Amino acid sequence: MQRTMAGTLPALEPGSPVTIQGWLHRRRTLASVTFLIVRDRTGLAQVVVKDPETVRQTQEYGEETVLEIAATVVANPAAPAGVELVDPHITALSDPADTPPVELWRPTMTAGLPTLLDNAPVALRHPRSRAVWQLASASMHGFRSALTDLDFTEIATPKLVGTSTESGANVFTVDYFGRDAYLAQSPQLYKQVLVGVFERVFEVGPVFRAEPHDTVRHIAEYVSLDAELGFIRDHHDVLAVARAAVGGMVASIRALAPEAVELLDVHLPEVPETIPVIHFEQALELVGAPEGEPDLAPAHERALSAWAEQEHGSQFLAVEGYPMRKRPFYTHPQPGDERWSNSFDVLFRGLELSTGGQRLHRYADYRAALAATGQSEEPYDGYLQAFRHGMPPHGGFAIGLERWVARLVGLENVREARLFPRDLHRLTP
RNA sequence: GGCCCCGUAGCGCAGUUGGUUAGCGCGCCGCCCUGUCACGGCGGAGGCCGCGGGUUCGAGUCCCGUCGGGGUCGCCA
Repeated sequence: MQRTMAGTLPALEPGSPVTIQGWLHRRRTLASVTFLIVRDRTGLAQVVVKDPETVRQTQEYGEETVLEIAATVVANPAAPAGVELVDPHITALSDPADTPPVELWRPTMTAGLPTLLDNAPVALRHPRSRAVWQLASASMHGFRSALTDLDFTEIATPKLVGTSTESGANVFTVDYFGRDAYLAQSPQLYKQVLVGVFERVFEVGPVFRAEPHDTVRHIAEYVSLDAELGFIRDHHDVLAVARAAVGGMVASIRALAPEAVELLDVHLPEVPETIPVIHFEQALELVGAPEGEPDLAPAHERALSAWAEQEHGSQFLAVEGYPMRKRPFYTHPQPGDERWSNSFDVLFRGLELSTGGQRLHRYADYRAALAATGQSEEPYDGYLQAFRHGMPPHGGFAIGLERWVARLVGLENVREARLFPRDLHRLTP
């Protein structure tokens, strides 16, 4: 048996015998005909049932029952895709399915987000939900291929770590053979160390944040698209790579997920050759924030994005030079004015998409930086070893995958851009 | 974590100043309908009104607590 995919039916010669397999998406029973809409990974197919015995058989199958249908393709202008399947022979591949908790067959589901998340194993089957993650999948692929093309090496760093990396932010503690270990908040320290090995590295992997930030932008576990490279002049070299990565992500979405783009009515951004850059100090001025502000508020980020769109015709804007006191200890200062840093945030459609910058690379600078922030060197032993033995000027960036997808699709809540989000209150399913 | 709003049927919601049998739409079940495509028509089942206290003759409705949800701010990707 050769399985035919629903999405390929319109291209087939009328009269062709086919066998499709998929889920019963919707059943419409009329007086003399029953329509079965069958869903597989490529789309929907309409099956026309007229034989009374077969109609009776279909009464047994609730929506989401998995079926195999051998039938004949016919062209019919009245059919949704211009083609439909007739004279079906139907076999159930699953038991008759229970009624789904949400109405999957609707063009858009009417259930609220908590309901969708509570019922994720089934709710994710909806073509729109599925499409959102297909954008994420294509994005990860694009990130990997863009950086691989630039001669980066993909790495896999520990997610169970012995010391809580950067900042004192809350971390998840786990029992590790009787002692405390932590879930990695970032591959930051490892990816730097590995610049000493491979020069150019990237990682696609989960990071964990126990910060009790209960907002539409925060989840406790997300995919971080990380990159780090050596032999840079300053953070602008890093930004150029970030630009290439985002460009690759958009290109992969175009190539791999055009159906998802169309279904979700996604307007893919033009990634400019060079992302416009504004200094933090000017950014504050532009949005009318007080001079001493340590950071940009979400409202400021939205205003800056709008400004970049208008001024530079770009949906991307890099803000460079964030105050040193707000940045982690490994941040490289701005030469000539140490109040500011050689770091940047990339804003995309009003939201912080990526953070990056140049790092310190001299051992003496690290000792001074740790001392200045009152931290002991001991937990950073392995990390500091790399710097004692020679590290090039380097820097890197990270992109939050789910935030990227959420901005692309226009989702209000990042949770919608993750398959099984984890947050303050949600650990299942 | 602070502040604001909300928990009523599988899903989305209504429920006046507290008043006795808690409604609507969709879904589900049954019957009907000569091709639907968010099909249509008629009928039916389905509720500890989030949970625990309190006020009251009487609470879905008012008060307190608690759990959960949404928004927003701090913070962050």
